[in-house]
Amino acid sequence: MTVLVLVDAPTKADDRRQKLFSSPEAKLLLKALEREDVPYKVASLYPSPIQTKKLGKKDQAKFHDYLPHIAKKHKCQTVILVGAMPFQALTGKGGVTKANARPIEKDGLVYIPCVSPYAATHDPKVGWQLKVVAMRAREVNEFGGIPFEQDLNSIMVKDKKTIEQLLWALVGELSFDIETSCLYPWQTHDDKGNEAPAQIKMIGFGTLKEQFHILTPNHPDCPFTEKEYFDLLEDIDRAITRNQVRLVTHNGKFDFLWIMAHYGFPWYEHQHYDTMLAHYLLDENSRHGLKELAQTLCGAPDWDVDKDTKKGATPDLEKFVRYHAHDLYYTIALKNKLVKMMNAEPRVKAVYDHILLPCSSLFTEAEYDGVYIDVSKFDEAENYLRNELKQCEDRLKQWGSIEWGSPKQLAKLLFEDLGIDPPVMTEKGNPSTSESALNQIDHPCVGDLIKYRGAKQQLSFFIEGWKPFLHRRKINGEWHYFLHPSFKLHGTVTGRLSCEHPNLQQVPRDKRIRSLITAPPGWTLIECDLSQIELRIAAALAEERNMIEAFVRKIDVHWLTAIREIERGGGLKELVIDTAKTWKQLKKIEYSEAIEVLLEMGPDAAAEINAEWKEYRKKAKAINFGYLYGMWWKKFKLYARDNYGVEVTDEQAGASRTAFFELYPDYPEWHKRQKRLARRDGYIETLSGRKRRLPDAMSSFDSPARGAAERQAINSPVQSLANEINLMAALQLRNEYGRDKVRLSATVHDAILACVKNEYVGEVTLRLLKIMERPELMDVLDINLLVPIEAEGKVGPWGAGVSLKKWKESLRVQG
DNA sequence: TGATAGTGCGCG
DNA sequence: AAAGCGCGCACTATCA
Repeated sequence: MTVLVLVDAPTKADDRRQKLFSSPEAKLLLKALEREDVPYKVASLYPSPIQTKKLGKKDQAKFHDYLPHIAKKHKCQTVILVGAMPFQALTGKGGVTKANARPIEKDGLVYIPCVSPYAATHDPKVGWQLKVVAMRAREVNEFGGIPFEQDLNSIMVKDKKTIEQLLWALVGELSFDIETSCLYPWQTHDDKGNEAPAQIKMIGFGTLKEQFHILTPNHPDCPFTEKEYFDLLEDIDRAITRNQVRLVTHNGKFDFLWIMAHYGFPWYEHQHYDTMLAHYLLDENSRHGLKELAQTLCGAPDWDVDKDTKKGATPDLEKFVRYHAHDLYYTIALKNKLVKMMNAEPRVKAVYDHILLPCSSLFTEAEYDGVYIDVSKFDEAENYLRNELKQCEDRLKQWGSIEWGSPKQLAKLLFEDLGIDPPVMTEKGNPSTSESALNQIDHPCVGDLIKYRGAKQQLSFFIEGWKPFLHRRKINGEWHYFLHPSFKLHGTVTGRLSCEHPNLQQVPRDKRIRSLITAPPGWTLIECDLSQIELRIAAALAEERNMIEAFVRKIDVHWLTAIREIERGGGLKELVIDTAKTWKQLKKIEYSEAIEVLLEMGPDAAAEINAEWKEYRKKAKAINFGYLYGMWWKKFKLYARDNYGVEVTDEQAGASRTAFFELYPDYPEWHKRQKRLARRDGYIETLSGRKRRLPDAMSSFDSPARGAAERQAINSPVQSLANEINLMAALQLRNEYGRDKVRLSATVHDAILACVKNEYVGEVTLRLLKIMERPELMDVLDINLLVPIEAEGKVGPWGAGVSLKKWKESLRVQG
């Protein structure tokens, strides 16, 4: 049957119909269809050019009704909607790029949205998108509708017989999947402020042979009363527990979290396999969606449907169930495939078995518990920031009345109206108004500007930004507030976790904001972090003798770098000698001797004598990380200028880099080794066995892309392992203490935040520090480091906690 | 008008 | 030819 290619309504100014037939780009879709052997006809959405590029509401409605008529006239059942306008006519919405090649069924016709081929002039990706459209058109045309899996055996659980059938089937290995009204289990309103409660619409279990669907009372077609439904859930829960059912999921943390939040069943304890996490370890560079993976790895059809159907919000129940059945079926099919793939990589499998899969359950629990927000301080902080913002605005008024948050308006005011020379340009050549640029401007407004921005950003990030996620819960008759950030275990290419809604890992160190996060009544928040873990790991991997020695001798390496850097230039004579003299209570001391004294006393003692030392250590920290991971001296120059207002000459900057590698002479060899391995294999391995695939490193010629891959080959094994040690410790903490004593709140790359029942704070903190210094899983994964690992603990609200010792003292004082 | 890309900044 | 790595979020500019 012929497929109809329906082109944009042409405009008077820009006759796309003309272009579709004339320009080579516009012919791309037609060529793709020819290559797929799809017979087609071309038609225009509207016979004569219209006045505007945008469709008004009236036009939209007209075209919408017109669509089936065109199809009928041309005797076509499949219609390719080319460009934004026909898509908008059908759906009433924009977003054709996202909908590209995803068929939509309506009035017995199948519409295939397609991006405008004309876009190929400036976007090479479009060529591929058009090809996918052509392939989809062929499939739809051959199938006579949207293709779906033929092998499915959907069973709707609705009566005594089907309930029996389901309960009998709950043995062995089953896929598990739910459909929900939204993504956040504690949502009450949507982003437009309309009431939109979080609801589970359907839950399901499946195998390759049969797929069971249970509509919840939130769905209009649910065959059960509330009571019947919850009785059924109890029966299912008993069967899962009694039969030790092994649940297979795709991103099961999502489903299990909802089940926990809405029903309270800890089904996450039965998680047996997760296809998303498995695929993440097998290919961290690509995407991990179930549909995409099933299509590429199992040859599945594209069974995606529109959002409303997915949410169970359309009357087309059959479509909803079929969608769910595909999810259940292909979760198992995909698992079978991934198991085979992973068996070929036993070390990767060990990371999956021992870290990633257990973390899925661990973080389901952590997200369920959430982090506790001190709401009284929340209001206090909000008032403070609003006041601060107003004061800055009042003071800024004298320089002009503009939107101070707009970089464009600000740039105009500063560099045109006030005639200041722009010190920094953005990449596009506009005068920059970034903080480092402002710092270089000598004008009385900069202080207020920076303050204004800071307050405004904190307000919108942490006050306004958090509000939609605040979850209110009554405990002992009083309201308490929690955030439930979502941790993506597959969020980064290195194995770190990412965090969103909101992102807890970017909360500023500012006490006012950070200490909003604490523990609920009866519990205390603790934070334990791995001190200087990345440097320790880098030193161990590179077998860097000087850095290892520093760690063994418990010298702060940032401090070591700082002092050696100062010594090299023979600078800061007065400060060095003064500080050493005060510390040793001497009348006189030589410079070289004073340097050794400083090394010995450490940064904290030095800072007590002169606060300037803090800055020098901070600077050295940036140097350590920068040079370690391949920073070039030019960047160091910029860094010194922007952060310390120090103009360093090229020679000085170059010398600083040379000095770093003289201080730590074993790093260059390690850099070379990592590059060599990445180039030879196309990937590098972390000590745990995790792989970081870097195809760009295999390039035979030197290019920026290869350079980037090589630097990742140096950084990844370090960053990966640091995070893995942290996760291993978090897992062990969970294994050693029950939920009645300890609850994980969050991890922040090299730190663990947990709530501890008050009576156990001392014991648990000490134990956690011990665990972090040597998690048992390191032995299981056969990881040995040449450097000692050290951990540090703080007790109390986040960012405002005190050492365990001080905390115990304060308890004694209080009695 | 609304989705996408770029910038800037918070964190490790 | 260009040279720290890894994120998420708010805001603006840009394009169709």
